[in-house]
Parts: sequence; structure tokens; C-alpha cells
Amino acid sequence: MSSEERPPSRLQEMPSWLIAQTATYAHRLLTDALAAADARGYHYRLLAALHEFGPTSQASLGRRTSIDRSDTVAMLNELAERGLVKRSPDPVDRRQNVVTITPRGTEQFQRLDAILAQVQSDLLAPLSAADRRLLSSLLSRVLAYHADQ
Amino acid sequence: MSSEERPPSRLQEMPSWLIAQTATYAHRLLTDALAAADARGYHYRLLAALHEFGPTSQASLGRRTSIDRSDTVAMLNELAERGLVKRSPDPVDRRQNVVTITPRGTEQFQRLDAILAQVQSDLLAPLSAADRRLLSSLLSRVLAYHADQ
DNA sequence: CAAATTTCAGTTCCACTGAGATGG
DNA sequence: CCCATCTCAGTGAAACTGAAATTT
Repeated sequence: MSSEERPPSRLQEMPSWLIAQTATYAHRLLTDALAAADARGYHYRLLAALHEFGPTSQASLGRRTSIDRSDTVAMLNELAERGLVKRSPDPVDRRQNVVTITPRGTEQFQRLDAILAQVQSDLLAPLSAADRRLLSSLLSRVLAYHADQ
Repeated sequence: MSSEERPPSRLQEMPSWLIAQTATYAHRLLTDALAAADARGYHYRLLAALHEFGPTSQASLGRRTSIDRSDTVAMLNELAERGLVKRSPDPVDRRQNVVTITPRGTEQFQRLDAILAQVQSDLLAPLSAADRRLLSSLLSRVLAYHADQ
């Protein structure tokens, strides 16, 4: 068995591969850290949206957090089970539910927010503050470009 | 319904989120493009390793391509069905198979390589050549740091 | 009528675990 | 005895599809 076992050079210089590998590692860090608080990534995304925007319909929550309509339903079920959000019918548009964050939900959001801040700094440990901003800005430009189709 | 439906600002400035969103989009581009050639991402990774390193054991292929041992078996089954690789028992270590790329496998690798080059340029369309190199180098530094535990 | 929302049921892909059999 | 390899069976999360029921 050779000593190094490095990846194919074609792969190693392919941006899509670097992004995928980094995302996989980040996902593991994030999932493990949130599991300790009985939460997952989707929970944080939804709580963050409710915390920032106030009571919101499920469809809008899904769009804001890039969570599929179908998964949004399932995740809100989990959050409601834990008493972190409350669903109520919207009086003005009876197709919709209005989802509200509870006081316990707000507490949990702040706990998760602190956990995720730590995850970011673990993930980007080798980069300076300026390099971290640079990375974020490059990725934001890619995403913004494709968001306009 | 508000006009914009932007994501929570907390999320939008979180590197792990930017990376995850970019990876999701890149994955969709890549999967769609490869599907047209009856292939998937794992196929390209394995063919690239075989093309660069020559005949290799399955365990080593898995390590080089970051594909789990279990998935490596399944993906090599698919590649062998398509006549793109050949498995033979290793005469010197009878625990191992030696996997070899066939001439048709090499052709397919080159086809996929061209497809993936196009995917990279679609994905990074808004970035200059210098910015693309910058992004790759930042991600490589993050990965290299964590590869040394 | 067309469009939006909520929900359910199901798929696909990726990452991973556990365990058995073979062999070094 | 311990370790590595190959294989199979199965799990779990994430992203997604299709369709039904309700309402605008």
C-alpha cells in the first residue's frame, strides 16, 4: 500500500469537489454539535427565520430557509412536539397556518446560535479573519448570480 | 406576502450555510450534467483515480476518492456492468481485488471530464479566473487543515 | 377557472454502521 | 490473535416529486 493515498489531481483541483468535501466536513461538525442539543440544521434555520421575521406562514418559511415545502411540514412537526413553535390557522387566509416561535423556542434559538458560532470558527480555523470574509464574499457572489437564474 | 423573501441575515452570513447552499447547487448541476451520459459523480471519481494511478485495490480507491468502502463496492458493480472497469483477484494478496480501467472506461472518463469542466465554468460563471483560483485555494487550505485532524 | 397552501407518501443520492467471510 | 479487505444489509439525513384537499 503506498504511503500517501492522495486523491486524483483532477479531482483535487475541481472546485465542485472542493466545495462538496468542505460541505461534507462542515455538515458533520454542525450535525454533531447540534445533536448535543437535541436539534438539527433544519431546526436552526427555521428558528432563525421565526426569530428574525416574526410569525410567518409555512410556505414563506420554506422559501426563506431553502427548505422544501414537504420537509418544512415535517420539521415544524418536530419543533412543535418540542414546544418550540406553535401553529395556528391564519384568520385572513384560511389556506395558511401562521407559525409563531414560543419563549422556549427563542431560548433554544439562542443556544443553537452560540453552538453554530463555535462551529464556524472550528471549520475556518486555518483562515484569518480577512480570508474568512473573502471566502464568504466569493460564495455569496456565486449564490447571488444563480439566484437570478 | 412580502416581496423579497430573503433568508434570515444570521443564516446568510454563516459560512457553513454559504458552503452548504453552494454545494447543493453544484451537486444539482453536476448530477444533471452527468445523468445525460448515464453516469454519476461517484463514477467520475473512481474513473479519475483509475486513470491517474492505474490498477488499484478497492480499499485504496475508496480512500483516494473519499468514497465509503461500502459505496465503493456498489459503484464498482455499476461500472463493471457497463464494461468500464474490470475486477481481478490480486495474485500477491488474495484478500484484494485489483480494479483496472478498460479502454471503454478511459473513453467514458474523457467524456465525463469534458462535461465536468463545463459544469465548473457554469458554476463559477460570475467569478474571474483569479477569483476562482482564490476560492479554490481557500477551500483547499480548510480541507488540508482538517485532513491533519 | 387558475394559483397558492398544507399535507402525505414516496424516491433518490450520499454518508455511514455493523457484521460476516476470507486471508496476511 | 490481530488486522485488512471485500461484501451485504440496512440506517439516516437532505433534497426533491407527485398528488390530494382546501381556499383564494
